[in-house]
Amino acid sequence: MADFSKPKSMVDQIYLSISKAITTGILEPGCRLVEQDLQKDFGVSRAPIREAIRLLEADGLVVVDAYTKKYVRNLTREDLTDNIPVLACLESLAAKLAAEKITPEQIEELEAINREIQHEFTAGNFAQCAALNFAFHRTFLKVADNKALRRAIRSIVKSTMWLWLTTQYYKNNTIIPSSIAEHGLILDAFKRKDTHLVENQVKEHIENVLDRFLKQSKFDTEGRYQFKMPPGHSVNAAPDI
Amino acid sequence: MADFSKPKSMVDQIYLSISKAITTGILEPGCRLVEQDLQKDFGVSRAPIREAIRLLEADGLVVVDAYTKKYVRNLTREDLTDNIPVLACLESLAAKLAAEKITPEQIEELEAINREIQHEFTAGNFAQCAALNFAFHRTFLKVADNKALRRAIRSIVKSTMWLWLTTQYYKNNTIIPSSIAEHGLILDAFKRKDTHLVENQVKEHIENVLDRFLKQSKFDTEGRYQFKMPPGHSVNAAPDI
DNA sequence: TATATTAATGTTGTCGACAATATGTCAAGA
DNA sequence: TCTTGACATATTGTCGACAACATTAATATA
Repeated sequence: MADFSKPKSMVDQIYLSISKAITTGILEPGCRLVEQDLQKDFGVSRAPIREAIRLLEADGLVVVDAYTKKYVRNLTREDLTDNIPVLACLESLAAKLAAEKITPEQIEELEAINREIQHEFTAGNFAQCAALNFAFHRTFLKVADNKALRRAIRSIVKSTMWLWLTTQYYKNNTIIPSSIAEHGLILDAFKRKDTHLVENQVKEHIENVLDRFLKQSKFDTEGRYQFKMPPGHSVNAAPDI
Repeated sequence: MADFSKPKSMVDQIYLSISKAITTGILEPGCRLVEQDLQKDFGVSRAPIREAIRLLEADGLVVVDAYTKKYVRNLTREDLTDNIPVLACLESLAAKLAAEKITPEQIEELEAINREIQHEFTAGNFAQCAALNFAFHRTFLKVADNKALRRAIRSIVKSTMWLWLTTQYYKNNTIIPSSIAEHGLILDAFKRKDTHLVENQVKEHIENVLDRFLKQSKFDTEGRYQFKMPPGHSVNAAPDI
């Protein structure tokens, strides 16, 4: 059957566009979002722009100051440390649920992804590594097959992980090799069908990844993340909020 | 210092009103939300109404069909079963974090709430019991002091617990006494400073509460929850939300 | 009577305009 | 030079209107 999926609504398109611009670092944290400017960019009136911004606000990607001006949210160290145990807890639940029903084929799928990460890393293609990393976690989240869990995890990933994404991919660091090794441990536990071990390995993996990220990241005296624009992106000076 | 908190914006007020109407059962699941009607109810134009509905949509309280009509979401059995392990996982994380830093005064606060639940139950005031139940959990969530965790739990409670609330408070069932007893076990574990035990007691408590709820609830053949309007509420009216 | 066609209605998506408020500029006076 | 106030500008909040589309009712035709 052909795919007759509806064309996305204006609001959805705007939402996705801005969302992507933020999560890829094109729009810097602290950058203002002015409805009139966006209106021109998208060639529509302000109504759909405003609705899209409301959704971004609900996602935590956009914040509003006391005078109702809108800015791209800038994460603080506290935001990240708060999220560590929550994401670790949810991902390990996903792993536990997945472990109870994962098939050999699905384990092979995970292994293939992990090999691909290794491959892209040696090729120096770090952006691709980050993407595949997400794919790895999405895969066993899919096996877990729990909508509420997916929603909860996506919410956290969406509101915080983009930072990790925008910085990791232009730094040749040690995060990726460590991740690959830890994925290997997780896969071993899956193969042994040791649910408890899977749970713990995933929990530790998430904690490690975020801890490593925190250690190599710069925050200012107020705890705000010091954003560095990836090469190849224009910088539009942004007021600090 | 006086409280100069700004008056809430129109959108916030509308959002809160409709939100409350849904979570308390004044607006039934499956009920349509028509912008023109809401416009009249609130005496404003459609723009702020639409923005508020977008937020409700992001919360999962409102769904949109293929023809972009809006309805109050109706939960299915699957929604609830999916949410059980997630909420149990998050609440037990909250309990764990709280156990590490809770003070005797805060434990006393929790005990006071639990005694109050008992008191309201014997007085037959079940609605109040439900509210105090939420207060109990909110209290140690506050002690845990983790914004990300609060956000995640609130999201789940908001999108699903309203149902639990609306039904529990007009039924004289066994849920409340069991909850009170389990709260007692949790309090004992807090007093012993046994973090691990606290974690497990809370996890079991949440699982039990939701399981008991599922058992006494009616679902149609499609798995949709069979809504029953609490007494004292008119069915279609609603506007005073 | 059943079905196809057309008209009327209901509802959402989008637009442009105006009002309200905050911010920035600049000249006059101390 | 520094403050003060008036004015211009920037930005958001809200409104009413229209277009687009789906739904229902009414009508005509077999």
